[in-house]
Amino acid sequence: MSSRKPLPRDFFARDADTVARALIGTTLTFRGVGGIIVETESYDSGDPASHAYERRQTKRNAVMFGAPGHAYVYRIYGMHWCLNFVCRDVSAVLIRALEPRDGIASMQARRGTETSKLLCSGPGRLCQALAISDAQNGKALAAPPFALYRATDEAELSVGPRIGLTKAAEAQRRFGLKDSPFLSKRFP
DNA sequence: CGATAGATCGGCT
DNA sequence: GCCGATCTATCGC
Repeated sequence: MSSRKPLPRDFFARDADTVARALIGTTLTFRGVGGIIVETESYDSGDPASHAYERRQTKRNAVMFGAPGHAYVYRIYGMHWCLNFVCRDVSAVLIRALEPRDGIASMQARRGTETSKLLCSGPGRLCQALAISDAQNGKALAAPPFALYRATDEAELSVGPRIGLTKAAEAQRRFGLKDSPFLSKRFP
């Protein structure tokens, strides 16, 4: 779409909470397939739930210690991928759900369903729909095959506890586009 | 609906 | 060895 505008250069050079909020309503595509980000979660080095808690560096989380604006992709539960955007100071934002917009037929083929709600509503689902895997770990978000575009309107946000955590389960660091039918779960 | 079990394996202690 | 930033199928109300 010609009206789509790229994100500002330093969009990701901020703390993860700020970026996680700002991402709601932006458009993400990978090889032209994607949609509007409707759900995110933030993780930083002071957070027991973060892979980089207390800045403890391992082989897996190395990308989080690099420059903001890159993809951090890891495998979870032995079978799914999760896509994160690296932010400043060893933090990251987990992309949890999209509203499908571009390349829907590709998503349907990869996910094995035509039900739009089941294409990108959940971090594992959206990685499968966009064909994102560890091959993308460490890749720049500002360059193809990734593309990110500004939100067209100010998004109304829902805020709540993150999903699926045992550590820091109370922290209010999950953000969603209010009342979107494409959230992975409802907000309490 | 909500709750629960099972799949499946790399990373870390 | 244990466990996880998940998903699906299946059970029960």
